[in-house]
Amino acid sequence: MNITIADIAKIAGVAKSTVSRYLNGGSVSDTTRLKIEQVIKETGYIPNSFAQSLKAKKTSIIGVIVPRLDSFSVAQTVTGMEEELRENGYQMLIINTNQDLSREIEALYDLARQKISGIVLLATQITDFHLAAIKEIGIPVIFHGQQHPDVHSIIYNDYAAGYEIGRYILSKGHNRIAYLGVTEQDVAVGVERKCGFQKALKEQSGATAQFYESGFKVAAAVEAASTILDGSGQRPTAIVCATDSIALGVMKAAHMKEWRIPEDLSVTGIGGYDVTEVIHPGLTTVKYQYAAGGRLAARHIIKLVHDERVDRLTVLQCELIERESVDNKSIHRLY
Amino acid sequence: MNITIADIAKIAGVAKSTVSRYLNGGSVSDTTRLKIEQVIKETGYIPNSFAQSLKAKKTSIIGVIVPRLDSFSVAQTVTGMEEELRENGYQMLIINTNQDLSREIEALYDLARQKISGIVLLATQITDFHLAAIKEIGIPVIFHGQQHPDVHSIIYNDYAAGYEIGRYILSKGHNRIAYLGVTEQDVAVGVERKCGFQKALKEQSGATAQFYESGFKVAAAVEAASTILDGSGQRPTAIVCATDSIALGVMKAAHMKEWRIPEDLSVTGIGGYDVTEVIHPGLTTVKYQYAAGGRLAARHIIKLVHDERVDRLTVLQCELIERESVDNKSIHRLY
DNA sequence: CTGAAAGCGCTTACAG
DNA sequence: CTGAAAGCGCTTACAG
Repeated sequence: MNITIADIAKIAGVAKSTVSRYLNGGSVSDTTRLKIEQVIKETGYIPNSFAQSLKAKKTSIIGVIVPRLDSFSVAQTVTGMEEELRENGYQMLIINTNQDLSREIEALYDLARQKISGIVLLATQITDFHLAAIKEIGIPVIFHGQQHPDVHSIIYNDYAAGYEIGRYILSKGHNRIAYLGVTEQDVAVGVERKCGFQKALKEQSGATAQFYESGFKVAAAVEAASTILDGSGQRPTAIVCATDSIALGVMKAAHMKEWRIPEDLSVTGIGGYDVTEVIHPGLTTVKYQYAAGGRLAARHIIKLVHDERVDRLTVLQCELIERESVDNKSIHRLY
Repeated sequence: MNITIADIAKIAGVAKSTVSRYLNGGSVSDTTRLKIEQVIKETGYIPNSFAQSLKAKKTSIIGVIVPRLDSFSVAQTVTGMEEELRENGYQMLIINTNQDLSREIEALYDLARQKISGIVLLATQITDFHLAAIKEIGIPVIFHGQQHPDVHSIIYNDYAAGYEIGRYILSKGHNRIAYLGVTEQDVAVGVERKCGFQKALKEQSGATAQFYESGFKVAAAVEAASTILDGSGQRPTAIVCATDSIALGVMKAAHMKEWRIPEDLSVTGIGGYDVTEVIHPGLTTVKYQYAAGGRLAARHIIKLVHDERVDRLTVLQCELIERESVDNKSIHRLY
C-alpha cells in the first residue's frame, strides 16, 4: 500500500515525471508505457489522491448536508443527487446534522477545509450564521428545499401544493376543516404550504378552518390528531396535513378511535411518499419529485463549480394525486 | 481562501513550524499564541486538509458502500453509523452502487485511492471479486448484513427471525401457508430467513407451505401476491414474507381484491420498519435494530482502524413483534 | 519556546 | 518522448 510514484519510476527505470505523465494520459512511448503498465499491475500501485489534490487544489467531491437521513424525502433526494454526481465523476460526502442547526454551520466550515468542490444544503431554516459561513468559505453552495435571495436555491412549489390541496378538499364539499401544519420556522413546509391552503380557503366563501401544529414525526402527529379528534368543538370532516408523515399519523389516530377513512374523516398529505400509495385507503396527496430535485441540485452545483451560470432560483412543480382518503360531501349519498 | 500557513507565519512574524505547533496544540508562548490567533481570525485561515493528510497518510473518513439509499433498513443503518462515526471524529463518505455489484468493487478501489481509513460494505452478495479487492487494498473492511469467514462481519440473526415467525404463525393454527421470499443469491434474506422458517415448519407435524419468490420492491410483491391469491390450488390462510416491504405489497394486493386482513388472510413481515406500526392493521413482524447495527459497525470499523481486536463475526438478535395482521385459527370463533 | 530544513507523493513547466 | 527540479501546504524531528 505504500508504493509511490517514485517506486514505480525506479522499478520501471524511468523518471517520476514520466510515470506521472503516463498516469495523466500524456504522451509516452510505447515501450515505456508497456513497462510502466506492467510495474503498476505487479505492484498494485494506487495513486495517493491527497498528493494529487494538493496540487490540483480541489477534489471532485460534493458535500451534502442533510438534517436527517431516515426520511423518505431526504433519502430520495440524496439518491437522485448521488446518481447525477457519479455520472459526472463526482463523489458525495454526506453530513447528517441530526436537525442541529449549529452543526450545519460547522459542517460548512468542515467541508471547506477539505477542499470540497461544492456544497448542497438540504435546508430547513436559514440563519445569518449560514449566510456568513457561506460567504466566508467562498465555495459554491446551493440551498435545496428552502430559498434565500443571496444563495442559489432550488425549492418545490410549496405554496402551490397547499393551494391545490385546499382547492381540492373544498371542491369535495368539506367546510369544517382542520389544518395540521408544522412550525413556521420552516418556511417551506410551515409557512408556504399553509399560506397556499389559506388562499384556497379565502376564495371559497363560507369555508373555515382551524389551524393546528404538529411535529414532523408520525408519533407527534398521532398525538396532535388525537387532540383534534377528541376536541370539544365541532368535529372536522377533513384534516389537511402539511406532510405525508403527519397524514399517516392522523390516519393511525383515526383508526385507533375507529373512525373510518374517508367516511368519518377525510385526510390529505403533501409529499407523495411511496408508502401513501401502498396503504389502505390510499392517501390523496401532492407528489414532489424528490429524486428529480436531487438530480437537478447536483447538476446545478456542478455547473457552479465549473463557473457556469445557473438560475438563482429554481422552483419545481408538483402534482395532486387523487386517491381514496377524501370523501365527497358535495353529492347526496343514496343511503 | 488561499491563505496558507506560510502567510499566517509571515504576518504574525513567526515561523511556519510555530504556527503548525499552535494549530496542533503544541506548546507556544502566550504572546505568540495571541498573535497567531488574531491573524488566523483576521484572515479566516482554513488549514488545507490534503496537506495534512499527505503527512498523516490517512484521513478520518470511513467509506460506506450501500446498494441503495431509499430503503428503510439502509437509511436507519446509515443514520446510526453516521452518529457513531461523528461522535468519534470520523466522517462518512457514502457510495451508492444502485444494486450494481461491479460498482461495489470499483468503490472499494476508489475509496482506497482516497486513503479512506476503513470501509463498511452493506452487502447483498459476496463474490470472489469482493474478496480479492479487499485483500488488495489492504485497509480494514467490514461486511454488514452478510458474512464471510475471511472478513469481519456483522449480521442479523436471519435464521432465528425466520424460525420465530414460522413458529408464531404455526402456533396460530395456520397450516396452509405461502412463504414469499427473495432470490437465494442474497444469502441473509433469501436463504437464512427461509431456512429458519422451514425449520419451524418441520417441527410441526401436518403443516405444509408453498414457496414463492418476489423482488424486493413493493410493486414486485404486489404482483407476486396477486398470483398467489389468484392461484387455482388451495388458497393460503397466511402469507409469510421475507421482508416488510414484501408484506406491504401483499397487504396491498389483498386490499385490491377486497380480502380482509387478518380475517381472510394473515400476513407477516421481517424487518420492523416504522411504517408497519402505522398502517392498519399493524403488521406482525420481526424487528431488526438497524440503527444500533449501524452504530456497532461504526464502532467496529473504528477499532479495526486503530488495530484493535474485533470479533470476526457479530450476530445481532431480533425480536418478534405481535400486532394485528395474523388471525388466530386455533380457537373456535363464537360466530 | 522557537526556527530552519527535510519530506509527505504528486504535478508541472522547462530543457533537452 | 524524457528527465531534473521546483513546488503544492503542511508536519516533524532536530538544534538552539
